[in-house]
Amino acid sequence: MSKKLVLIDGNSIINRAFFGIPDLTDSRGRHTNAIYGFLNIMFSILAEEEPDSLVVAFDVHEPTFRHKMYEAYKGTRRGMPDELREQVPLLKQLLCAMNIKIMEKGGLEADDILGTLAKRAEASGYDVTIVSGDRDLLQIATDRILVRIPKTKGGRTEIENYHAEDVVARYGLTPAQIIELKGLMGDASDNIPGVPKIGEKTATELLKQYHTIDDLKDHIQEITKKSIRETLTEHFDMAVLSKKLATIETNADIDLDVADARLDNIYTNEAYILVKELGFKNMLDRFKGSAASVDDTYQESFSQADDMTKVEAVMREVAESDAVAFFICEAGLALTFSKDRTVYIPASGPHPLTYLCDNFTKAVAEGSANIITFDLKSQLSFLPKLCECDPSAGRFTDLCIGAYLCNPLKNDYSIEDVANEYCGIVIKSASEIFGKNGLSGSFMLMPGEVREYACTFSYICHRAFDSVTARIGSLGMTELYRTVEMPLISCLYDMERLGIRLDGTSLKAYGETLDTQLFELENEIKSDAGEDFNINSPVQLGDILFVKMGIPGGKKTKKGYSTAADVLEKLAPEYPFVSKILKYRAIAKLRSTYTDALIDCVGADGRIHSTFNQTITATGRISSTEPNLQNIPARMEQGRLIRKFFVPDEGCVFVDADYSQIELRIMAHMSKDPSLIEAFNSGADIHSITAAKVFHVPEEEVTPIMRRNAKAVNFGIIYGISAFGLSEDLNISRSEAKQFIEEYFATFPKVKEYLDSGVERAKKDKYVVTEYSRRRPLPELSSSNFMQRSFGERVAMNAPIQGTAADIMKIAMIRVKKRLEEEGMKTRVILQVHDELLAEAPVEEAEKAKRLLKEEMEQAAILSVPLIVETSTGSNWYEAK
DNA sequence: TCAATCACG
DNA sequence: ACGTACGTGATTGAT
Repeated sequence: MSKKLVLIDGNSIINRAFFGIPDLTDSRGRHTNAIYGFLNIMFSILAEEEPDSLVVAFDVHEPTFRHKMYEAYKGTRRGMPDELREQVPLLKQLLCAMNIKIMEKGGLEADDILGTLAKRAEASGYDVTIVSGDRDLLQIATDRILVRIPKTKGGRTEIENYHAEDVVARYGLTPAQIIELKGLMGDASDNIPGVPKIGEKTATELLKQYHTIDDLKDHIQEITKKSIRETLTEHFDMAVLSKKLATIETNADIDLDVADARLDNIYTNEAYILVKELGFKNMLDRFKGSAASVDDTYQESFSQADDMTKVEAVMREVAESDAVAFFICEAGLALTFSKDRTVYIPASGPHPLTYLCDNFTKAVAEGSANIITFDLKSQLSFLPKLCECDPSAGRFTDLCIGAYLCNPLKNDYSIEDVANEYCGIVIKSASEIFGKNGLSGSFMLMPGEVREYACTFSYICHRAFDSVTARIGSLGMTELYRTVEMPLISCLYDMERLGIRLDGTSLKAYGETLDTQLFELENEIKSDAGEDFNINSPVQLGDILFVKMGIPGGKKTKKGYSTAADVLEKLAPEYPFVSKILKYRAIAKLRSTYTDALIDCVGADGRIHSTFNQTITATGRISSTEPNLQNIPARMEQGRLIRKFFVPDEGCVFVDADYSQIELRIMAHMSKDPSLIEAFNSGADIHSITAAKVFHVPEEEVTPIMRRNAKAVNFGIIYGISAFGLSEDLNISRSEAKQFIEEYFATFPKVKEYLDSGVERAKKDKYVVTEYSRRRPLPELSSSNFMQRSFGERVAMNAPIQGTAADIMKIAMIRVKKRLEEEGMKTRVILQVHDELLAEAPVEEAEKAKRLLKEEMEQAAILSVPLIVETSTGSNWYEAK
């Protein structure tokens, strides 16, 4: 069998990948989508072709012979966007690490390298495959040179394959004639407006008849269609030039023996590390076999404490130490005291898990060591009293939260990423080691691996401590970290542990009434439609509405019609059918998300224990999952009823406290706009005052419509105003929206100044900060893409406001917890919904709790406008709001 | 696994 | 000319 060579057009494929793959960034914020796409294409080609040799060719950024031939050629090569340009060196680095031959040469384009190598290899008996997105390469195809053109269609890649005969079948032209075709179609005249173009169809027909451009010249008068004849006559030299430019050099001076491009070991350790850094988790498996030997000498410092004497000594060591990192799980406790000393204590025999938990907690309380771990809240389920020795959490370090503060844009935070980013060490993740079972599902089966994982975890925590702490400091977030984020962990842990009681029986009954309504609506809708279809399927529904029923105005979305509520609401007044859909949707939503699903979350104690995540949002808010208790219906009465089933414990009531207009107040404070500050000081309804000022009427004359518009503008300002967004929201024209905005800024000029200067500063810094120095990086502001850049500008306006509100709420939560403990009260905060706290209070404490919440929340920040908290009590969440 | 939708602030 | 409001999470259907 003959040998096989694969040649990849590096620039062309990375370009395809860049535009075909959605934006993707690694943990350092580097763009990686083009590299990812390139690798995917390369791996699938390698799997199919199983070549002996592989070469990837790149263009070099210096003039090629084509530039010398033709000045205007420069304009035909468009520069790459920055987000792509920065990926090229990374890709090359990775290919080098994989021992893949890269070819580039000044004065040549990748095409010429491919052409030359292909012909040369063919002559020495190779089968050759060329991979490129550029159809110019088709001219190289023979029966032994296959040209493969990947096309990304709707997310997945299809590859078109061309041997010489396939070119003939597809174009009716031989590969050599492809050059003639390009010539006639006039690549060179691309950017010369005066030159009319000949299309592919016409050019193909001409070539079928006359074979080449030269032959065509002799028969130019035979062409019947006048316009074509004239174009050709007049610009014939251009066609000749274009042909020359399109001709791929197959005899370039390249110093490479194909035998030197033999594929050998591409899955190297070095490549594994790079792929890991790039965050391509699903590709790691390929490299895994080689990963075992990656930098693991530190493991020699791990030891084990088995007998009681040793264990007791280790606990004393904790109490006497300056800094201890730890990791605890069902199987045991790992402790790191220095980079040379990591001790593992298995939970067994005389020192079972409870012993370890109790004695570690005690040792920590006795001493004054810095206690370091990663994701402290999850460790607290083993050590619920760990933080009690230091309520201000000054001694504790959570590297997960530290890493989040340093870069809040990541999708997740893991110990292996910290190891990589802060220590330059590659370690395996829990899922790589333990697979689907996870660590907690494997501690009986794989004790050795669990021990090693626990020690590595603890070791990395200790080793990363200094650099994470230093990074937080250099970004100016030490105080935020120490006084806000760390103490907050206990607040969130308490909310999770306490949970909220749900009257599941009553909610179930409510769910069943929804079922009845749903059943009736479903039947009506289907009979109106005249056919059975899935109302929950936007695709099917869109088809019924906008095709079958012929309702006009259907648009939006990449794939088909939009059936989103804002679209349907516009149609509802005219089409009762559409109203029914909306009704159905509302009820279906309640049914699927807020009845049975919620009941399934109730624990053995009759309460729902949500998870409050501190490292999710880009702005500093917390989020709630499994279930999400921050999006329980409130705006619509029918949904709001769900809140009646959230009830306090026996003998308790709910106390609800929420900030009034906290974001607008923060904006007033930060912008120092005197009119807005005065508006808040007057104490009246802010949207009405805004309306009065913006529309120049006395406050008594503000109509509900004026108030609604002003309210929408207020929201728009906070979101990073745009006329389009406001017009969509208010269903008005863009110019009207623009007028509203201009009026608003005329009324509150300092607000405009504040937003403008904020954006300007952000463009320089590439980040924004809150009043408490929380930082949000804004890589979007460097984007060459208008849309992404605009997004960055809106975020630059919104993030300091939303983020400052989040900071203040966090401070309030810490203050409230502290006060409740000082006062020896039993009242506990059990929910946070961004600007609202819900507390469960014994009936007799309710009034005191109300005052306490209001006081601590209002005093959490001193702004240049009053910070107002409204409180109420109730025997369920519905009543307490 | 992704896109569309909709619940909240 | 581009094509949009800011921040989340859960469910569903289509792939």
